[in-house]
Amino acid sequence: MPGKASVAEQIALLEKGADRIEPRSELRRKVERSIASGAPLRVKVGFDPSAPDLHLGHTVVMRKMRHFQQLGHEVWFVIGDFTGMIGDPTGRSKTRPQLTPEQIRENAETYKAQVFRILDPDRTVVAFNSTWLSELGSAGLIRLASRYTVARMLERDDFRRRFRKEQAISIHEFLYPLAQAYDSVAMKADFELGGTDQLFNLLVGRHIMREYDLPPQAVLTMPLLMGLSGPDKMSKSLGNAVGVTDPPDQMFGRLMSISDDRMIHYATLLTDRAPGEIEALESGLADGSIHPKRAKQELAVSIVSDFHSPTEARAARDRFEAVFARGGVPEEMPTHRAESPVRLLDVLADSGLVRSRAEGRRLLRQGAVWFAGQRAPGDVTVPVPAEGAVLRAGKRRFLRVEREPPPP
RNA sequence: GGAGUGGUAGCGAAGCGGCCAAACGCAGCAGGCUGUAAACCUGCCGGCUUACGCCUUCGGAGGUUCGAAUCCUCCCCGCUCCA
Repeated sequence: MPGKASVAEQIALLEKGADRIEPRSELRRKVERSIASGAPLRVKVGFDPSAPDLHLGHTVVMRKMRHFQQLGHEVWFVIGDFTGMIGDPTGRSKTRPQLTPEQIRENAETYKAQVFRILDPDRTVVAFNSTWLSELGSAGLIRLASRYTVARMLERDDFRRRFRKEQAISIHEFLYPLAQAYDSVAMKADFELGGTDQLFNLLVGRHIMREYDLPPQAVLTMPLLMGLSGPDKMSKSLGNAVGVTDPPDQMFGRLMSISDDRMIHYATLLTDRAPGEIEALESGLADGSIHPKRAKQELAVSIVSDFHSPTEARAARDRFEAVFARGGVPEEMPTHRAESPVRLLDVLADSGLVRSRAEGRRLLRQGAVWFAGQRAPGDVTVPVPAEGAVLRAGKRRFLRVEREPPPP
């Protein structure tokens, strides 16, 4: 049952932050019809079960899903277990390993645990697309494939680029958008959401639904979230991501490392601040009336609060200030035992603080290692105080070294 | 099936018998400057070694050579054209 929000209110919330809505006119039409009939809109979002660790980039679309939920609509969280079994070789040379049903079930559970930090479980339908796609059979698949052309497939940007660059494109990759489109057919979706990079796939859904004599879904894309640094989107494999299950301290620290310029982007996509508030922040930063660090801390507290509690978020901020702004050390860090005169290189390597002894040497040579408050002049052997001491490598690697009692 | 062309470090991309652990760019790490910012400057960026140096890398397996990422043979894979 849709909420009591008016058409205008609904549209305002739904289009906030959206990159594209295609076609725009259908957003209004669908919302009006939903209010008139009392039937909630059925909103679909698909997720790939092969990488179960969600990061903030995924939450951008999830926040939009929640907006739909807040208005009383019905969100379908479609786990692509069937498409996942085919394996998606987007990377080029490496085909993704096929997932076993057990792995998929596990990943699905992991998903749910993470997803419901944002979504309302009572208004979310979790579905597996193997339910209808394995029913389809080869004949059905061929029928489905006959509804689309190679030329139109090659309109997709990454296909076209790879085709031009003479890189491999496997036939089954063409099946991907088609299978995803069939999801929309099977569940009679009114709306499909996704990141900007999904626009093509979502539009294939529209086309295929018409082919199956269904009213085509409208599509809504959200901008891709930029990573913590660099020009790329947030991605686990690029190491510029914040995981939704990251502990508060880590989440806070990583969020503070974004550049000032990127703050607006994050505030827009990762908070529910109204457009006016965002503009105020932007102009405040521009004319210097808002201190960028303070603004960034507020933003980080707000984001961390969504995944943990406001209390934990504020505690993370305070610890961050203590450690980095005031040069202290973290309250908690891994511990390593060592016999008293100890070679720093050995501690670095044995404790796993560095990946290899060569890296340890490099850090020592560059003056990046501190022991017991003293900068190490190089690869030296030092006594371990009876009460232990803190070893620091670089800015954020800390280790408590405790003295190992000498062997009897 | 035939004829070409290509497979180089996390990615992109040079090298095409010794000076190659392999240019350059990006990403990463560190130092400086700071607000743990960003930008910028500097250094590092396969492994082992205090160090001279040693060991393993250029799709895979063999071979030629004093010496191979570079030449030869076979195999695997991408791409192009022909069929």
